[in-house]
Amino acid sequence: MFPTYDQLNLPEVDKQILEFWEKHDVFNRSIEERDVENSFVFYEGPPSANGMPGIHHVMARTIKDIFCRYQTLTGKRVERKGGWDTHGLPIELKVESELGITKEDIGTKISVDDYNKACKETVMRFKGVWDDITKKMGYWVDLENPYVTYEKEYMESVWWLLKQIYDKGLMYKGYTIQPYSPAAGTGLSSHELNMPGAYQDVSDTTVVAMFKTKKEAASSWLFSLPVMAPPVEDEDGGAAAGAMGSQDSNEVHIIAWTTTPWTLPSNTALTVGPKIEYVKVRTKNQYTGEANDVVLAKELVSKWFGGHNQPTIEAISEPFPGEKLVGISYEQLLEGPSPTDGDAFRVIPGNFVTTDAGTGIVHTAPSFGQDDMAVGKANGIGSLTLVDKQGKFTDDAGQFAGRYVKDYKNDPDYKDVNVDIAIHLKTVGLAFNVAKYNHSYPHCWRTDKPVLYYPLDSWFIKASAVKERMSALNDTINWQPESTGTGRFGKWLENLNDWNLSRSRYWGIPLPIWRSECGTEEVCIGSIAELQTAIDLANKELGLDQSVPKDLHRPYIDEVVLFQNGKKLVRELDLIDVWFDSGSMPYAQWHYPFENKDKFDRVFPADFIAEGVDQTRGWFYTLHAIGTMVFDSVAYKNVVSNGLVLDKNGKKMSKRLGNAVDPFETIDTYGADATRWYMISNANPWDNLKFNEEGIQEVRRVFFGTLHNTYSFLALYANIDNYDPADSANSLKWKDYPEIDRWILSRLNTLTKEVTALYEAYDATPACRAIENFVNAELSNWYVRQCRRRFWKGEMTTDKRAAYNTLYGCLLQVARLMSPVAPFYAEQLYQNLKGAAAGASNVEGAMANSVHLDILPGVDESQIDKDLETRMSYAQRISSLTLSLRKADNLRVRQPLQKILVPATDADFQNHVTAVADIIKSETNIKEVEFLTDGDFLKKSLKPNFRVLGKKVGKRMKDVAALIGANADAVIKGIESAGEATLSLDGEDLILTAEDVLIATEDIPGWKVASDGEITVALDVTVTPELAKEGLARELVNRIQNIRKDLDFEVTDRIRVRLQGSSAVEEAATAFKAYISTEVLADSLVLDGDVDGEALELPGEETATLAVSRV
RNA sequence: UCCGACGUAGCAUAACGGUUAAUGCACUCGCCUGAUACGCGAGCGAUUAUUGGUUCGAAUCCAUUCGUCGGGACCA
Repeated sequence: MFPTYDQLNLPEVDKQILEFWEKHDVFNRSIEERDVENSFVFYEGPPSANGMPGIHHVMARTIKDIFCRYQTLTGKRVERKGGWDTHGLPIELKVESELGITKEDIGTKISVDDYNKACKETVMRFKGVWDDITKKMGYWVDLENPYVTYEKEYMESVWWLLKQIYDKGLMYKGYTIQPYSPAAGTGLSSHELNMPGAYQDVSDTTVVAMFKTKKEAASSWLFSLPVMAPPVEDEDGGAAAGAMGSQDSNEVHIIAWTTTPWTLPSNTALTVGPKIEYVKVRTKNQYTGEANDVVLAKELVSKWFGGHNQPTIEAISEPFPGEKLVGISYEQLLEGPSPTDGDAFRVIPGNFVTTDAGTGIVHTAPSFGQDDMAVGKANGIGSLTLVDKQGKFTDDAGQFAGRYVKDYKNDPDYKDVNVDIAIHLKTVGLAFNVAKYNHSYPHCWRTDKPVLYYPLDSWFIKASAVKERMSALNDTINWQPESTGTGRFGKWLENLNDWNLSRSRYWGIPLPIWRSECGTEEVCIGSIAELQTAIDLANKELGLDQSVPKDLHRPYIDEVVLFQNGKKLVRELDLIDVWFDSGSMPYAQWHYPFENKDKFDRVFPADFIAEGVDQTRGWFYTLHAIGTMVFDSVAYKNVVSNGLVLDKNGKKMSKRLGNAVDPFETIDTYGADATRWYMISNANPWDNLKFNEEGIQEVRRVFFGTLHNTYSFLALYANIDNYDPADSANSLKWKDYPEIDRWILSRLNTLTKEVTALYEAYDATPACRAIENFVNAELSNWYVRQCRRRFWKGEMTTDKRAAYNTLYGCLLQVARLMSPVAPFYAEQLYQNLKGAAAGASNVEGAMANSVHLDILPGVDESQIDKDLETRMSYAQRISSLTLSLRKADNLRVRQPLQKILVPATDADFQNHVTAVADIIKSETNIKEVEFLTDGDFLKKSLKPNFRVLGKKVGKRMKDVAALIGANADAVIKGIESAGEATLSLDGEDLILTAEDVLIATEDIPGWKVASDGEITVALDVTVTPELAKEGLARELVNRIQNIRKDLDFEVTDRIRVRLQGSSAVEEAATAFKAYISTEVLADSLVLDGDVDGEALELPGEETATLAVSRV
């Protein structure tokens, strides 16, 4: 028996199938039953379980699931180890907020040990919820044995990888400028800086400081550079040059703007744009009134001079390029030390300089800016770091020593040192301008104090040294979409910077590097065994009693002291960037190389990975970088990066806006399959998805509803007929299948071919759409509709068996094809179909079948018949045209009509249509299809085929089109009689063949016609009395069927009918008694002058009263 | 500010540089139903975001501006 259902309930299907999968261990079997040697390798990017899963996770995981299930369906073994990302900043922050502590408290109010314990507990807090959504959405991944990045084995593999990189000379320790929060005592990641609210509008004291140039060989030209009075606009609006009044400068000051005056004591250079034009301006200092010659960018002169409360220009020089200033030395602005690590106090070039703000000259303090650092280094400039990590000036900072550069302590008596610096500069005549300035500046999101950029020691991976290799390997990766690989990822690789690996934090994998205090001795540990050996040596040399800590996290590992070449080594306190953790998963998930060495060859690299596009510079990169550096290999061969899931208005989902979609609610309401199908079929995964519940409803109704009804149709009649797909009586020869069966089977095989190719290409969206189209338009709406009668008429004939076999086979294959995307419903459908076969009547046996254990049968090319597909499309189009003609004349379909006329311009077309004429006749309720072959009788139209002809004639296309239009009749005649026509264009012969033009019949004189492209149909609208009678008979059938339905009769019930009606009705009933009786399963149909039944109105003002009863 | 993606009817999506920009949903009218929460026919609805260019021909290629989103940089 085929199970039947009242209505489709997808959430209920989910429940039943989940239970089934669990009971029969289907997931494991789908892996274990496949050959190890035939593996498809998938890597699961580890989510962090410290937050709730969102609908976007359902999206990302659906993509992963689809291709893994598809590969399983083709017979591959697809192991899917789950994983958890457990380290990192978000976890630290969560712990800190829950414990009510800050980073500063770690080690004082709370021990590092306890802190890490809290992190470990927090990180898996939502594991249960994650496991739940994973299960409910039907994502198959091994949750029993996941890799966890905080586990010792995982950490050991990470150490090993790092050591490989270290041994290749790809690691170094360096100094970089990083965002740093003195108030919190920690460096900040860019992630923290980008948190909402991090950038705040503040009003800062800004200073334009004057740097006094030294008069020497390099600068003498500047002192003697002539200035002249500024142009004065004359009455005509033109400019008149002022009189020459130049005299050499006594002093020249280069002026530079800063919003952070506290960096001025640490100034070591001034940066100019080499191509930017600068001028020397003679003016008076507005604070001291002294004569003053200053240098700034020409474009910015008007910004600082001539306005309200601004100095006036007394004279100005011709512009000169910035590169002339390069090399000029100046006096240190504020007294203090000179740098020991390079030159200082001279003008250097930098391409980052703009004339958007300030003076076009950048005050450069390499310790406090990334650009400053870079440009300083490039020009041999040293640095001064006159601010300590608490955010106060060091003892070297002269009169400002000991003062906080910002109010980090919430000191009620805090006096802004920036203001004092400004006042001081005014006093000594080195301030050109002091003003308040509103701008947005990053703040530490937790302490709400301004961040400062500070030089911090870091460990780097020299990724830039292998960027060519990374690019080359990247070229072999199949990116979906391609543009992410070549563009976002590829371009980024080309301009790759070194990877800043270290993080000054507590909860993460410690850097396995130990160093002597002087930095001359250094060791990188690559395994626990190595650590053991090193510890043994240190114990011996230093007389200690250390052992390898049970937990490799801080603080235990920090206590380990090593020994090398007579020196004591202590661990570098930093942790490894958590991105390195996740990039290590191909190896660390198997504890490679300490275990699973054999297995590793089989599971590296991955055939397929998928994540959100935001992982491009995250996981996609770290996998690629480690794979390249350690194994000189890609880590993955195919990668799908999906876009964002937005709300239905295209806004980002966020808890704050309340527009976040709860994945549990969605799946509970609509079922996992409708949700998955919607997300994949609606838009390509890499385009952003505007998530709209109405879309899911549509999918549920239109696709799943139709499919379910198609199945129910089969089930209804198959159960009546006891159809058994496994019965040998049903095994038929190909010749037993009629045209329509062959057609749908041809389409089915074509579909299989298309869908398979699309899945192979990691392109699921068109695959879904193709399946949808097949189910809706072809299987349900055409095949089943055409074949209804075959299922319910009479007893089991060969034709009926063929219909059952065909529909059954289509549904079974659809179940397989859709199973990667809609694993639940596909499973139910498959089991219902398989379970109905004899021999599967034992329920356990039937249920043990699973579509996910099946192997997709290959395409049967012999069943693909393109010619047949063409024929059927003619049938559909002609039917559609005929129905449209009926509509125009208000001739309802139940009214039979005599014939349609179809002009046939060639024999091929006529043969094609003849083959499907029966289908057209039954679909449109007409009796004959007649062909018109008399060419002269038809009116034809001619259009050039632009695509073909355009290639041939190129730019003369327009003329050719006009020419063809003017000679339409001749061309048609020529092509129809001789196969070609010759036109003359500019004295040249132009030969047109049949493919160069499109000929269509447009009209049949004297008939009402409709046309669609090259097909034209005319309908004979004459209703003869005989036809009218038949029409009435069909009306009666329709009414009686409705009554049967209203009375809830079974479709097999026999009935008796008594009828009373107008004379036309009674005549029709008499004439078509046999027909009516067969149609409605009536044992008797009698005319009765006194019927007590339902009174009905029929078309043409006819009436009838009907009484129907069961036999 | 830089880099990238995207912008087609009320909504969601199509359209190897080629004829009148297609399909589904929604809406209106009609029809069909012995499977259907289906379907069929007709209608409604688009300056293909903008401006310019290349081309015989542009939704498609190039450039521009605007908008949405993402990634990065910077705020001296």
